[in-house]
This record gives sequence, C-alpha cells and structure tokens, in this order.
Amino acid sequence: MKYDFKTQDSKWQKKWEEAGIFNASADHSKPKFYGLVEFPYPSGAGMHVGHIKAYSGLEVISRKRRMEGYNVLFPIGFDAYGLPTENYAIKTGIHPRLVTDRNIEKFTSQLKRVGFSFDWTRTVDTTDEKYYKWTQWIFRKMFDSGLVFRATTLVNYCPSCRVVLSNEDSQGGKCDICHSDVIQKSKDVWYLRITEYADKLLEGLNHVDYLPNIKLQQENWIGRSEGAFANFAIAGTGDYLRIYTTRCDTMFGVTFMVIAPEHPIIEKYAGRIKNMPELEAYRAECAKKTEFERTQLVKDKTGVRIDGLTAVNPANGKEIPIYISDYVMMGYGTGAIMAVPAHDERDYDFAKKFGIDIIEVIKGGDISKEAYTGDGEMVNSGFLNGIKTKKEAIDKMLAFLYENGLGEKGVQYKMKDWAFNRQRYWGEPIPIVHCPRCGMVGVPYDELPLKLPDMENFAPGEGGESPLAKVESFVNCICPKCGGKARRETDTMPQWAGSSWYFLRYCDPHNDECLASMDELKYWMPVDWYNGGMEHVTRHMIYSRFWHRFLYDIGFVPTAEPYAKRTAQGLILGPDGDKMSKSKGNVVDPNTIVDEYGADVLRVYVLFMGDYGSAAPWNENSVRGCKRFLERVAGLTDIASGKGETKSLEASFHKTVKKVSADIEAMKYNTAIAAMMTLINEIYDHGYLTTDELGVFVRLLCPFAPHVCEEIWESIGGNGFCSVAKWPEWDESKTVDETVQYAVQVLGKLRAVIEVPADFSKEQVLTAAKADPKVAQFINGKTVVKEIFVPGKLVNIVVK
RNA sequence: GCACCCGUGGUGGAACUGGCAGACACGCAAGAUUUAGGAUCUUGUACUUCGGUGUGUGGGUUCAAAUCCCACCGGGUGUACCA
Repeated sequence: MKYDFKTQDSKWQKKWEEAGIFNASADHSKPKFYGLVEFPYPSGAGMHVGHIKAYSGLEVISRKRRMEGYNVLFPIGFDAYGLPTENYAIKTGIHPRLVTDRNIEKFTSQLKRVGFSFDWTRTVDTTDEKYYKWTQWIFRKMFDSGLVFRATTLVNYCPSCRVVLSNEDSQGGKCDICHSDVIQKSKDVWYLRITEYADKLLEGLNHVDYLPNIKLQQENWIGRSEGAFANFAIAGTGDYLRIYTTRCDTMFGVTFMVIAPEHPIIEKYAGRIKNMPELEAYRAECAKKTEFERTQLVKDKTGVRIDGLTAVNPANGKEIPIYISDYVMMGYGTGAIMAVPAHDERDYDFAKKFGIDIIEVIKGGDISKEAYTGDGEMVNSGFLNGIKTKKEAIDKMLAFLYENGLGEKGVQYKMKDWAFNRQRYWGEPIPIVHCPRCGMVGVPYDELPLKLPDMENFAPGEGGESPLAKVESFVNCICPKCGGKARRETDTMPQWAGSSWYFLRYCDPHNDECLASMDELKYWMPVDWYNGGMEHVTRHMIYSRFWHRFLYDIGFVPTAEPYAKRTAQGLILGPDGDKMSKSKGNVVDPNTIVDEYGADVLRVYVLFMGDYGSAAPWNENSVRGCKRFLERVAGLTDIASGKGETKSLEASFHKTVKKVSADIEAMKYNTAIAAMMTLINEIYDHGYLTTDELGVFVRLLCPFAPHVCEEIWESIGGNGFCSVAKWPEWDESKTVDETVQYAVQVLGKLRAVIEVPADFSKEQVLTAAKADPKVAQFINGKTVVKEIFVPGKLVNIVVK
C-alpha cells in the first residue's frame, strides 16, 4: 500500500467525526480518564508547531487509554479574552468578537487537520456569555466570602497598553504583552485574597503527582518562610518597631535597623526627626524608581540615617541607629528589619558603606572580608554563647522573646494578593455595583451573566480607565440593595480568570443551572493528567488551584485539588536553535508540514525529535526520516499474509509491545517510536510477517500515526476503528530470546561477547566465557581472584 | 547572587536500579537502480600508531562509572535585596 496521506487523512478525520468515537461517553459505569491540555489563546497568527507538540503528548496517552477500555475525556477549548485581540481590534476597527470567532475557526480547522482525538462536542470559549456567566458567578461567590477587596496602591502600569498589570505580568519591569517599560502609578484596584490560601496551596502539593521541578517552582512561588516577629523599642517613646526575621539567633549581632522608605513611623515621629528634608528627598528618589529598578540595584546600597530616632536591641539593651533604605520593602514582612551585618550579605554591604559596627556572633567565617551565613558556635551573644547549632539558638531566642513579651514565632509568604482587574474592554465585566449609600454591592446571581456591552471604540481612556466607562447605559444602574441610583464597576477581569476553572466546565459544558453538575464532577474530577508549558506552572496553575480549592471549600466541587498529575513539554526551537519568533522569521507553520508530509508525519516527528520534556531544534531532514518510516509502515501490507505469529519475530513483537506500552506512560515517546522503527527494520530483514502481526503493529502505532494505521487496519479487515481497537498485550514469557549474549570482561575490560542458551547457570556461563580464546589469552597463567556474574548481561573475571 | 536542571559522534538524541557507551534517526561516503533526483534500495560511518583511547575538566569510590562523591569550567530554566 502507498502512504497516500492526501486522501487518507481527510477520509479518516471525517469518519471519526461521523462516528463520534472520540466523544466522552455519558456512561459512568466505565473507568474514566480525564486528560487535559492547556487550551490555546486563539491568536491571529494561527497555530504553531509548539501547540502540536504540547497536544501530541496527551493525545497519545488519551488514545492509548481509549484502546485500554477507558471512558476518556480529552477536551479542547479557547482562552479567548485578551489584549492581542483587543489591540488588533483597536488598530483595524474590527470588533473583538469577530476577530475571536475568526481565530477560533482557524484554530479549529488546523487542529482537526492534525487528527487530534478531541471531543469537539465539549469545546468551551471563555468569551461566550454562557461560559463567562460562571466566571462571574465564581467571582461573586468569592466576593460573598470576603476574598475580594479593593485597595489603593502603587501599581505596575503599562503606558503603552494603558493597563494595570499584576507583578506577575510585569516581571523584569517589562509589560508581559507589549514589552514596553512599566511605570508605577497610584490606583484603586481589585484584589483576590489568594494569600489566605497560601498554606492550603502549599499543603495540597503533598497530595498530587507533579514533576519535581514543577512542585519546587510552586513552593518557591508561595515562598513560605518560618521565623520570628520581634519588637524593637524606639528610645524615648513608648513605641516600638516591629520586624520579621528568620535569623533571630543572630540578634546579639544587630547593630542597626533599616526600614522601608514608605514606613509610616516616619510620619508618626516627624516632630522628633531632625533631618526630614533629607529623608523626604530620598523618598522622592525611591518613588521614581520602578520596582524593577529598585530590585536591580543590588550592587550599591543607598540610604539615609534617621536623625533623632534610635532603637533598642531587645537582646542586649544596646541603643542602635535606624536608617531608611530601599533595599527594605514595605510589601514583605513588616517593612522593617533588624540588620546583622556580620551574618547577612546585604546588611554587610550597607554597614561597610555607612561605617557601622560589625559584630561577629557566629564563629566560622572571616567577617573582615565578608558576611558569614553558615553555621557555627555562638559568641558575643550573652545567654546563647557556646551553642553550636542554628536550630538550638533560634529556639532559645524565641523562648526569650516570648517570655519577655518582645516577640513570637511567625510565618511569612512571598506570594502577594492577586491584582484582579484590567481597564480593558475585551474581558469579563466585574459584577459589582458601586452605590453611594450601600457601598460595593454584588450583581444578583439571577442577573448573571452581566453582559459585556457592544461598543464601537474600544480604546482605553487617557487616564487609564476602562473603555466601558464611556458606555452610559452600562455604567448607570440601580443598586440591587436599596434601589437607588448607582454606578456599575467598569473594570474587567484579567485573562487568568477564564482559565482558572475551564477544566470544570468540560465535565458538563452545556449546563445552564450550574457551572457543572456535582454528578458529572464526581465522575470526571480530578483531571488525571494535565500537560502544558513550564511557563504556566506558577501563575495559571496556582491561580486555578486557588479557585478550585475555594469552590471545594464552599461545596461546589468534589475534590480539593484539580490536577492529579502534571507534566510539561519542552519548547520546539527554530532550525537555527533559537526560540521560534516572528521577528526572527524562524517559525514553522504546522499547516505547511501537513500539506507536504501529512498529519501523521507531523505527529510522529514532534514526538520523535527528542526527549519530550526538553527543548529541541526543528530539523526538516528528520521530518523526512519520519515520512520514510510511515511509508515503510504502509508497505508492510505488501509482505503480510497468514494468521498467527511468526516464530522468528515473536520475541521482538512481544518486547516491542512491552517497551512501547511502558515508554508511552513515561512520556518517552522518542524511544517508543525508535522501538517501532527497530521492529520494522527487523521485519523487512526477515522478509514477511503475518496479517495478525501487522494488526498488532498498527494498533501499537495508532496513537502516534492514526490515519495510516486506520487505512491499514481497514485493508486487513480489522474490526471497527483501529483508534478504539484493543490495545495489544504482551506475554512476558515470550519477551525472552532463546539465547542471550554475555559481555565478558577481564579486569573490567571487554574482551569478548559470547552467546549462550538463556537458561545457562552462572557456572556454565563462566566456563563458556573462560573457554573463549580471546578471554583465555588474558587469564592464562594468572590467578582468578573474583568472578562477577550479572544474569543475562555480563561476567567480569578479576585476575592477579 | 541564589535554587534547580543539563554537558555523550558532524547533528537530534539512546543507555533500566552503577553492568557491552553511541540504540533510533538525520547527515555524510560508496555502490545499485533510474532519462534525472532533494526518490528508492544495499553497505559503511566516534577516534586510533590497531596496543589501545574515548561521555565538559581534574580528582575519588568500585571488580565495574555517562550514571555515585568532591572541586572546577561551560550552558539552560526559574527567581531576584523576601529579612
């Protein structure tokens, strides 16, 4: 048979769709498998080969599960709210709704051309009012639970996009969307109190199977640290400065304090402070810097001493100076620190620059050269002297602080509350009404969805307010509580909102009564296997775990954690080894590959190109190699005949079935394909195989290259679709060859390879090994001291 | 800076728990076939003075090290003054 993808691809895609074989079944009696891939943002550029690799991984798993008899839910949808679409709409004047629909259509046709086994009856579109009704509903529930609040703060603002960004969206001081510089601006913004869930999110990691580095990244992101709060009296006032430290064991070494420039203590004691103008000047300087600049200036510490205020070290009663410096942040801990220059690098730099005393309290380093942060014996530390471990010293100091009412144990997180709004048009309207009498009032549940009004000009206002503020009919409303005149909130939700719960909707996508019925959720959840990019393992995954945990706490989902297992694929790099990007012109369009080589070749290549979890460059020559492989597969029909098993191929078949089955589970797709290539090479060397064996081969390959396998399956009279035929089994006893090869080493060096019957004993193998002339040459006339025997593998003869 | 991961032929990459390094594929070379080939098939393909030597470099543990330990060099990812 010829590998004729041009007619075969579309033929089978059509048949699968008509038969609906990939649609999840409503039958809850079967065991289920829920495989999830990150739904795409339907950008105007269309799909990227990276999407194909990302989806192909779980595609293979999902197809294998179907063949193993599972009821499989393998859905796809579109995360369609977002700035690129809106910016395009502003530029072209085409409504974002139209742009989105067009892009979704384009993505859909591209995905279908690759033959992915998605359940197309369950697609979701986050911009569909039937979907965002429930996004708004969850937000309302959070509002009711006190997890939503509003605060005026300095925010990251992108002057180009005219939009407030979360810290996560403005990393490196650049806007995540347009990459221009982010500035600091004072704004009233919405927050979700995700910090309240910090411990739950951290604890939940103990119950899921994520790749270790993914877990680690989430732990770092949450950033829990255990330490102590301590109060440092401000001399001559009844007041104190509260600090947070993880190293209270070093408290005897505190020689100064540093507070954040914005710390309120400065206003409070302005009357006592003698150098207010100098402090004000420094504060003005800091306010100009973005958070990025502030955290980048690691090399050179700056600061000003507060003249007129001093603090008292609670450990030894010594009076110490207080400085303001921008290396201390108001947003972490208490905005004030105790500085121990001998044992903290930042404090050391600061003390050196300002000529402050450096007192060693832990032996082991050379504090004339640098700060010592290691362990050692305590010195110059009063009641801690002589203690040798950090833990003991910390415990003693904690007890001292607690007994004297000077402080106590405490926990801090790096994670901050989630800035949850955009001043943009293309997003879910926030369902809140501002009433002059009642304050903030939630839009009643029966009025959801609060629909995004249609409008012509989507450009944000000059001051950065939302375009929705211009729509009078939207803004002016009645307070749901008192019935008086009120104004509607005009901000919309950030893009992360819709993706924070989409996996729940897939379970019951057409439900108008609730986000998904408990019955369906109990069957399908949790997601058994979630695969996606490393770039989403912190933000998206932490946000969605937070939403899901909240829904669990209020009783709307059956499991605490949404994802039982999470893996990640590596990037596809351009042929030049660089990251694919439009500007570099090294982007490969999946369409051109499908046109030229067929869907199966594309699918096989993205999985064969290298280790699934690692980045690998695109290489068109290797694509041709995959095509050659599939042509050879199609050619097997010409040499297949008869029933049963071919004796000389039997072991190879059973071994390959075993290896491919195991490799798929371990996402080692490259070696699974290599094993099938090895087998096909062997078959051609052998000259023929049986039709039954060909049936095994195509079922094994079907998850990777389903079109050609269906075609062959049909031609050999296979029952129904190959895609849902029974996954091949192997017989362990048949995976062993009759003879085995032993590597024979003398003194660890390979001297010969001998072939002996598989059931040979250690003695028999050793006798055979020593009889080999190449081995004998090295042991004759010497004494054998030791004989190492590794069954089925190798012998090593140690001589003297 | 810190944390984690990774360094294997001309290339992408294999190698289970320490047990024959280089599977599989690309590329390249020679040959066959073809009007032709960017098609197909066959053979070869780490280096070598043919003793051996080889998994970034230098040490160590072991009968045996790509794999484990120590130091260093190089690259990637994440994070960034987190007290």
